[in-house]
Amino acid sequence: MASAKPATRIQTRNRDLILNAGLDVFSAHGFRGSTLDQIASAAGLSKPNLLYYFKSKEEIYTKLLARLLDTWLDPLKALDMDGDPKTELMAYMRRKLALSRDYPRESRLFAIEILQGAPRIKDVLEADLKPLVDRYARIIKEWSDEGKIAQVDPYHLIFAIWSLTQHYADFDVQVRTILNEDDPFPKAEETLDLIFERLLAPSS
Amino acid sequence: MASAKPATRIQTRNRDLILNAGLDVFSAHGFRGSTLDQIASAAGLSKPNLLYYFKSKEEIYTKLLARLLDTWLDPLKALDMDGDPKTELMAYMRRKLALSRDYPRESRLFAIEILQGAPRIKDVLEADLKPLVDRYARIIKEWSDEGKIAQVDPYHLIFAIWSLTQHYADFDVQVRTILNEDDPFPKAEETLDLIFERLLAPSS
DNA sequence: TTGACATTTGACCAATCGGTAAAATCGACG
DNA sequence: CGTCGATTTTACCGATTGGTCAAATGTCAA
Repeated sequence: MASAKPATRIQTRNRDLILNAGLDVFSAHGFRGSTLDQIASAAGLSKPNLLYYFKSKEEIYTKLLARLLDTWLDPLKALDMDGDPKTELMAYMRRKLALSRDYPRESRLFAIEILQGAPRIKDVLEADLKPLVDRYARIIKEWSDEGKIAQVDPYHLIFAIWSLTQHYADFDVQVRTILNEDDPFPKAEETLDLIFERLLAPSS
Repeated sequence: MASAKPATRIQTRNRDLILNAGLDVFSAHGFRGSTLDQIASAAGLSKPNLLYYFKSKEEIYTKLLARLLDTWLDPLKALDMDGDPKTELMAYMRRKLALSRDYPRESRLFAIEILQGAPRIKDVLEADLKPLVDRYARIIKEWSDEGKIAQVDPYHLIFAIWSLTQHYADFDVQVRTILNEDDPFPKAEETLDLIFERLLAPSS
């Protein structure tokens, strides 16, 4: 429908600047807590100039959420149902932890959206996330039934991976206040390794 | 300094109404995302009437955070350093999970505040939470060194308990979207029991 | 250079927000 | 009943916000 206009170098550069600034601001203050002026200033542009590239504050936010969901679900899709169960799940956990370390803003933005009832992505969760999780939960259940890993509810196992890994991005301030370390992730990975090593081992 | 005025029945009733409404609204939309009109309407009072009992929006929010922190740290303080290590830690985990089930709004309010950089309670975390965690981390480390539980970093063990339990309150929408159950907590407790049973067992 | 189009800016607006002031109403007690 | 303080409401204010518009400026190809 929409005529595919070529997209200038300036266009792609500024759109990128805006989205990056928006990620900074939205992930720190939530949707309503952020202002267009903040985003504009963070992007080094004027407010009306922002609205030349995105027609509303909501459009920036929605665009960010959409981009984020892809990044977020990739590690799960990379789970190989033909690989060694424990190895695969440990690798998934480590990929999620790496995501928390490398994309903390995305993690926090997602967390804020969910915390506030996911008003803008509830249907996406229903339509995309749920079927995806269902599929992999079934695989994990098979592994569990076949005795290749411990008998654990596959859904709550996934929740455990999510919560333990995302905690280090979402509660970063708290973690760093309590620990006095620059980088809590090495010790975190060590601990999560231990947790899932022990959890996943099939009962004798 | 302040003369201790008796506090009317009406006063205590309305203050309670306001704080309860404030908890509803703030935990759903964060500080900046909430308006005095929303809170007033949720409390069944007029906006100027709200400000008759609390002199600002911030005062309501701060009061809620202060109340919440007490509730939140109680389970940790109830940890008995003379009890059986694994039993005590399992009991602490279950108390935290119960808190998530029974006080989800408090959990979410705390999560939102931390997510946004804890601008209003960073010093409280530093002054109150950190020493408290330090004390109990030392106890856990002793248990660990004496071989009474597994060798696991005490701080990250505590983080694991926090993240796994609070996840069910903070990400409630996501959990309920993926599961189709009314009450995810029974299965959650079962899974968390398994996780910590296996994690805490001393290595042979 | 010039013309056409893309980009940027400054001035502005209506709505919403937190908060105030003063008048009106309520309620307990002598 | 009447009164005095506690409570509630009505009307309002200044600041901030998301967004608009027209004019100004930049860019690039012919």
